Parts: sequence; C-alpha cells; structure tokens
Amino acid sequence: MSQVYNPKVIERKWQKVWEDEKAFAAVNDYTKPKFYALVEFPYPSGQGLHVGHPRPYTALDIVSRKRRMQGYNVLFPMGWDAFGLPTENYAIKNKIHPKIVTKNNVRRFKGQLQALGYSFDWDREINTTDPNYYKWTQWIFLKLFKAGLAYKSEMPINWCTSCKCGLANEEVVNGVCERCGSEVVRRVKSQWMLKITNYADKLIDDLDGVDYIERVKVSQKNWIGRSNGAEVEFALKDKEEKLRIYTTRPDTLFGVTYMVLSPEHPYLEKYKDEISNWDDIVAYREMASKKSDFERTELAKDKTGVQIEGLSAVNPVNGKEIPIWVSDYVLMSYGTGAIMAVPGHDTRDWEFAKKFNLPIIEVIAGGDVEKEAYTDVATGTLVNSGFLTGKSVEEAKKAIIDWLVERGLGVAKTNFKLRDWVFSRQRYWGEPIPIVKCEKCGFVPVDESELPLELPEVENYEPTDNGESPLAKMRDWVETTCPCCGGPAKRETDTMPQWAGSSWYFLRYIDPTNDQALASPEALKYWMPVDWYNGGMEHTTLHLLYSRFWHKFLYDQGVVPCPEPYQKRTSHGMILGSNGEKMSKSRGNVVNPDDIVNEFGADTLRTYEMFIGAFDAAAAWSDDGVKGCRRFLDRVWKLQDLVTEETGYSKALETRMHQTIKKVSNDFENLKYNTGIAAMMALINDFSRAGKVTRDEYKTFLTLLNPVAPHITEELWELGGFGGRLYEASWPEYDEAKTVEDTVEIGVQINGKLRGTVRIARDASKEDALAAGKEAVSDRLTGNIVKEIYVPGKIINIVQK
RNA sequence: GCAGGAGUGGCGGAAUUGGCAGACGCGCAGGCUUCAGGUGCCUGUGGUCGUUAAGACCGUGUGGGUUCAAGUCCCAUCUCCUGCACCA
Repeated sequence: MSQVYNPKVIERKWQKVWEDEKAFAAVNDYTKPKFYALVEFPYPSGQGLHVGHPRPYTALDIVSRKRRMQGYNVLFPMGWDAFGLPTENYAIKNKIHPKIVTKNNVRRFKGQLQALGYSFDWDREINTTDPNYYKWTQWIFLKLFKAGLAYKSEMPINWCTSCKCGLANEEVVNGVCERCGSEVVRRVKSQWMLKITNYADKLIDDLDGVDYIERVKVSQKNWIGRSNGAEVEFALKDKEEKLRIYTTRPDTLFGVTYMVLSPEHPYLEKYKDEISNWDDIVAYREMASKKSDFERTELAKDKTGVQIEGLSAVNPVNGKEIPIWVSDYVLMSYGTGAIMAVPGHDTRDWEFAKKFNLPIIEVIAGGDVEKEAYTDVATGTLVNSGFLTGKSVEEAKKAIIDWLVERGLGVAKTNFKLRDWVFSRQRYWGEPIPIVKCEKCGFVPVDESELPLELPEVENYEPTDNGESPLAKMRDWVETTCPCCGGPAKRETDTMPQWAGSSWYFLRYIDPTNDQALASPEALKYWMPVDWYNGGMEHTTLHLLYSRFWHKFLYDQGVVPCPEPYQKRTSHGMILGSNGEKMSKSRGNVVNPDDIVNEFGADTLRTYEMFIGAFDAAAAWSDDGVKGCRRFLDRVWKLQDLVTEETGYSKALETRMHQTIKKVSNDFENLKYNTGIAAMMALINDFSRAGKVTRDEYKTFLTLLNPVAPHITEELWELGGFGGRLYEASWPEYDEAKTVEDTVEIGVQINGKLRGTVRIARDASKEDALAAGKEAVSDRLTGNIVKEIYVPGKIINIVQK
C-alpha cells in the first residue's frame, strides 16, 4: 500500500532536484529546433504574488514542458520589471532606499514562484533596475536620440497632481491618473518625447504577418487610429491666407455649411484685429482652456461655440461664402485643428447645426437629414453636388480628391490618433536619461562608453513641488562637463517611464550577461522572434505597442534580426474573487496563493487554475473547485495501487488512450487546458472502472499530466521505477488510426427526433446502417418513409409521414 | 455612439465540418465503510407531467427563418462584460 500523498514534501524535493540538475536551462545549441515562450515579467510589488499571476505562468509552463519533451530547445525565462512608483512611494514613506525595497520584494516573489515549480531558466533572470541591464535601456535611448526619434519639446502634458509627475496620454484614464487615481491637469513643461508616430503605419500594417488573437489586433489598430482622408484649403474671404482642414469625407464638400476652429487655433490670435466680437472669442477660449480633457469629453453631448464675426471662408467647390465658428468639439491636437462642417452627414456637426440653427444640406441620398445625420457610406448616392451628383460615396471621394489636387486645393492625407510618446518622468526610481544640456551645444548625448549612467544616491526621493525630479537637487551629479565642447553643462534630471525597461526585456533574456551588446547577434538570430507571448489584456495598447515600436526601430538599426518581436500573442482572463468581483483588499475577497500551496500543494493550485474555465475568459475563484482538483490528484496518487505488470495498452482502453493523447496534446497547444485536464480526469475514471492500469497506460498518463502537475508525476515516475527523470522523457505519440473504434454507437432519429441508438460498424454501408437503424425503432415506423439520411459515424434520420 | 466578446442545469463550464445538448468538475440526494463527524468508495442528478415504471412533452437570452437535422448558419431583437470614445 502506497504512502499518503504529501505535496509539501515531494514538491520541495523535486524543486531542489530540478534546480541542482539545471533541468530547464536553455542551451546555446543553435542546431536544435528552438521554442521561445514568454510571459510578462511581474512588477515585484510589496503585496507579493497574487493568484492572478500563476494563470498565465502555468499555461506557458505547460507548453514549455511539453515542448521540451518533444525535443525542442526551450527558452522560458523570468525577470523583474522593478522600476516604478509604488516602490518609490514605499521607500519615501518608510525611509528605505528603493534598491533595498526592490531587493526584498524580488526575493519574496522569486521564492513564491519557485514554490510553484515553474520551469523557468533562472540562470537568465533579469532585473530592469540592475545597472548592467539599464545600461542597454539607456543605450537604446541614445540610438533613438541619434536617429532623431527622441526630442525635447515644450508642450502641454498630463500632470498628475499627486505623483507630481508627467504622464503619457495612455496613462490617463477617465481624466485621472491610472496609477493613483488623482486628478490630472494640463501643464506646459519641457519633456522628452519619442517619435512613435513615425512607425504608425508599420505598427498597423505588420499586424497582418503575426498571429495575435483578434481583439489584440483590433485594439492596436484602434489605438493607432489611422484614417484616410484629405486636407483641403478653404480661402478666407478677402485674405491671402487659406484655412487648411482635414476631412475623411471630401465627397461631402458640397454639403459644407460652416467651418469650425479649435479654441487654440493660431488664426484666432492672428486675425484678432479683424474679429469684431473678439471679447466673446477670448471669453470662450478661456472657458474652454479651464476644462480638463475629461470635462471636455464628459460634456460632449452639449455643444458650445461662438461665431467668429468678421471672418468667413469660401467653399472651393462652389464659391459659396460660409461662416466660421470656434468650438471646443474641434481639437487642436488632431488634423489641422480646423474642420469643414457637414451637418447633413456628420453627427457632431448635425448636433452643432441644430443647436445654433445653421443650415443643413443633404448631399448623400438615403436618409432624412432633418431628423439625423446620414452617415452611411456604403449605400449612399451623391445629390446636390455638382459634378459629383449620381456617384457613389467611394467614387465621389476619388473624383473630388483628383479635382482638388489638379487645382492645388487639396491633397490626400492619412492621419493617426496616435501621439508621440511622452518619455520623461520627474521621478527618482527610473533609468536616468543619458543626456547633457550644454549652453553652447544644446542637448548632447552621454558617450556610450560612460554607460550605464547610474542613479546617484540621494537623501530624499520626494519629487519637488516645482515639478523637478529629485535628481535636480544633486548638485554634484547634475553639474558636469559637455561631452562635446568640454564646457560646463548640466545633466538631464528626468528619468524614463516604467515602460522603458519592459520595451526590450525579451531581448536580454537571450544573452543576459553580455557586456558588449544587448545580446549577441548569433543568439538573437537563433532565438528571435518570441514564438509565443502571453500577457494581460491591460497591456494590449501600451506595453505591446511601445515594445513593438522599439523593436522595429532596433530592426531598422540592424540590431535585431526580425521586424516583429512576437510571433504569437495570447491573453488570459482575470481571476476574480469568489463573488465574481475583482479581487481587492477593500472587497475582502483576495486569495493568497501561499495559503493554497500550504493547504493543497502547488500541483493542486496549478491544476485548478488551468481547470477553472476557458483560459481567455475571466473566472471566479471557488474553494470547492480547488478541493475537486486536489481530489483528482489524490486519485492520481492512488493509481499506483492499480498498476499491473502488464505492458502495452489494454484492449479495452486502447482507443481511449490514443484519443486522450491526441486531445491533451492539441488542447495544451490551443489554450484549452480545462478540457485537456477534463480528458485526463475521464481517463482516470476509466482506469478505476477497469480496476487496473497497465504499466504503459500509467506511464503515458503520468507523462501527459506532468506539464500540469510536475511534482506529483515526477515522484510517481520515480516510485514506479521507470528510470531517469520524467522531465527528460518523451512526449507520448498517438496513432491516428487507433483514435477511432471499429464500431460506433450512433443516434437514430425519426423526423429529427432521437428515438434510439444503434451500434454499427464505423464504415457500415447505407443499407446495413439503415436496416439496423430501422430495427432499433421498428415499433415507431409507419411504413410511409419519405426520406432516409445516414451520415456515417454520426446519425441516422428517417423522415416519415 | 463605435469596436470586440459572451448569454447553455443549482454553480464553474463541455460540445471538429450543422448530426445523440449538458463531457469534466463542484454542489446536492441515497447507499456502503465509520461509534460518530470527516475522508474514501458506489449509485443517481436539465425541467415538467407520469403512483413507481414504461414513457411523453419541453429545453442552449427572445422572436422569426433556412434545413431531414440548429447551441452551432441567416435576419431581427434584448441583456451583460471589456476596450475606445467630440479623432472630423
């Protein structure tokens, strides 16, 4: 009789064995087929690991373990995205250096991850706050700077009033700081910017060549927001200068009844002497500037504006004079900051026109422009539009652009919603920006040989009230000499955002100790691109876009061998509390993974998180579900008592074995861990029903389960005396021909309703099948058969009156 | 408003190309083991009707449709989630 299953003992035992044997080290043997599996490296927060973390980690651990058994050289690394505000805030509050805080948090996280038995190659562990790591983050920044893609610009930025720090547009959510939830205001500051917009087209177009789940592609596209249209010049009446606007609907040019400038448009200032109601304009502009972006969008439903008196425009297609208004529904940051308004066919213009009683002209037939704007482009036909009348929207667009181009009145133009990336943070705990400002030479890059430019030790990490980074107070550090002219100069005191370190980390795992390059070209060529990258949906727009941008830049620089970093991207769903709500301290529904490991074992936690439901859907935690998975592993443990001396698969279970190997193999590759585990549960039910399991059945079962529950299976493998280590065993093969049985039970329907079943040969002829089928439902047959359907292996349906 | 996704037992969730709806797990009920509780094992478990049974009918958000056959395809509609949101 076997001993009791004791995960505490065996899990520790095998984790030690794997570590000592370097079981999961990726080797630099470039002749083997490679598989690079990547999960998002965590931010080592003070709270420790959350039950959400193991879900994606276990999923790719399963794939990695399986691929190793299939002979791949697998790279499955882990590291720490350790720069960031919570650590800095904790350091400020508790007067401990962020370096120490980070070190402690990392130790805790690492211990927790190791207790879960992941097959990470810990020899390749990286940490973004390690100077040997951020040396290369800075190096990439210098490359960007030298390529003209990093620039400093005075611009209104999003300023978090609590973090005292500038934020990227992406970090402002509903008008508040994504991180701390405080109010975000506009402030003009000189900021480092990265020209991600230069890559806007490629970032969209290259999505066609990668295997990302659809919603990730869609979000990336929406975020970049490419739209095709035209820039058109409207003459200002009695002026030399033209007013340039952007539109995606040049086909509606005959329907323009007014124009709108954004409140920040430079023409207002320029023509203020000729504007007779200048005071009203100024008042409106001030009111608009006081509104935050959030308020501006919140008040979207109610349009406001003022007509500019003394200024009007001329429609280039028909010479009509049209009024110009100013309104904050037009943004200076998009297009040209001015629009042509076509209330008949644009919802916003329609609302504005209705409110201010402006004329509405129908130029596309199909709707009722008095009731609402008709915006359908697919079916409309042009009316009231001169030479465009009668054309479809698509034809009209082409025709009008040609017409405008011929006369020098406009050009086709593509616009993007994507803005350049605000790259400065007025904070201590980030990578210093390796730039020096010299009175004579301007912004000068620090010489590459000086990298890493290390963070100096400061007394106080608190940001200053005037919005400068704590580094600004470090006289000794700030005052330096210009690398260019040798004169006195000052260091940049802003640091990089947290996104910087995570924008290229997957490259460093490939060659983590290289001090000559971020990674060797040979190693990059072998390992890149990442074959499978899994991460949260919350990183779909920011991290994914930023890292693709950097990678594309590095590709253009000849540093990396491929234009896209990730071949495949999947996302996991969140783990919710047992009440179906997001886990949070305040809701009191947080589950600590340590408790589960202590009470049930790591294998149970792993199995449960994979069995909980569809991988990409959110799932609510259930303590009973955890128990069920432990019960399953207990039954696996007891399987050893059923093992016989027989080899091969028993006759009764042969088909089932082949089917299960096939199902589990496929499910593990397709994120369907829940059904893969269900198949193994069903198999173990078969074993207990049979009352025995052959050695080979047992061996196959342990191998299939190993990626999910590596400790218990490794222990049983050893107890079973199969020799060697299970992690080195081969993944079981199946024979397609043996996944189907010779005879099948199929349903027999009468008029589409199931009336019986019949067991017949899989490839039975129609005659035989129907004969058997009729036999099974003979008492229901009327003899008046209209139609007989037989789908081999599936169904018999007899249609009768 | 736009985009993406989802609505299936008491619950989590399964269902290659349309082909026996509810796999697997939880929960629940009964039984065996036990002094007892727990564990373990066995059996049952979509609903309604039917004395048990045999059986019948209904059943995948709602309403239509296509088909021998629909959770799956088409049209319409409702609800929920997740992004984005005055982007011209």
